[in-house]
Amino acid sequence: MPELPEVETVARGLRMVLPGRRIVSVRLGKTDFIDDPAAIERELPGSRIAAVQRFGKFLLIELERGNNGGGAKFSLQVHLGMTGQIVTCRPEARVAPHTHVFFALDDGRELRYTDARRFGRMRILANGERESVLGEQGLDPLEMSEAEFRSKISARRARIKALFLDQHVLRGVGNIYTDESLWRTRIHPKRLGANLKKDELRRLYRMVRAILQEAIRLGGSTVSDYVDAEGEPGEFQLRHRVYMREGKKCFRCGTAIRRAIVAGRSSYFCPRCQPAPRHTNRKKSSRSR
DNA sequence: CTTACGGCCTGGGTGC
DNA sequence: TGCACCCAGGCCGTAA
Repeated sequence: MPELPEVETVARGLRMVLPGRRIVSVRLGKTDFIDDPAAIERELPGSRIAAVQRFGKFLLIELERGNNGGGAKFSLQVHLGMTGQIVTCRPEARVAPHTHVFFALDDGRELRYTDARRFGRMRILANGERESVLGEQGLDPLEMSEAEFRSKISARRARIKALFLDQHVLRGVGNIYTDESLWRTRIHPKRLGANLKKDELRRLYRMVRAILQEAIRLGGSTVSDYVDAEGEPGEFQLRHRVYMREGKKCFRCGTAIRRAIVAGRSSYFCPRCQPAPRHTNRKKSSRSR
């Protein structure tokens, strides 16, 4: 599942080969994950790739229109969803199943998008749309200050798990890195943001950043489909301490790791290291009044 | 307004 | 061999 480290790894890989290339032609398969397929077919051929950026879990391929020099700028925004893969290869390379987008490049190579579930998204972002679309996103975990992080979290009474998954709070963090960060800081996923102690927030701040950076260094986590821009899997899954370890022993205390649905997502935690909050869902108290 | 939750999209894996 | 079911992330509608 591509989260920040995976998308960052893909972006770095693409950055090695794409900038300066021109898109010669576009071929599309299924298009139900593309906002406006006709616009892709119309706008991209002849455009030049200026840069590749990551913004949260979004990949932004910065483009300039065909006219030589000074063409209008726009972006191709790609979200990999759960199973999205974007790789460059030679055009004669075997086409993986569920490959739906082919960009022929002017160096004879091909950029392909493969996505079995098609939970990914692809759209053209006009220069003027950038701010409104990207401006709604939360803090970049690698750039935020501790003070920004603490004020953002402690202002909320939602569960810390929900806050971490909310891209309007932190951009780029998903299920894996949330559970890993909470286990390592011994914080239960159902704790409310506003109830976290200053020291807990400090540890969480440091931990999520350290984990994301280590995961980037290891090329991300490959749990099922994720591969980088060269088609290679990541290695951070070997460092996972709780994610997908239901029933296995906690690396710290040996207690069986539990799985519970929190914020609508599978959440893995150690019931001993990460004590549950007192009353999560206050029901109408039968006593009093 | 904030939060919680269920449903929807698709298809690979699992278990009977 | 078949097949029903679960589940993944993001988004949206609804309810409290």
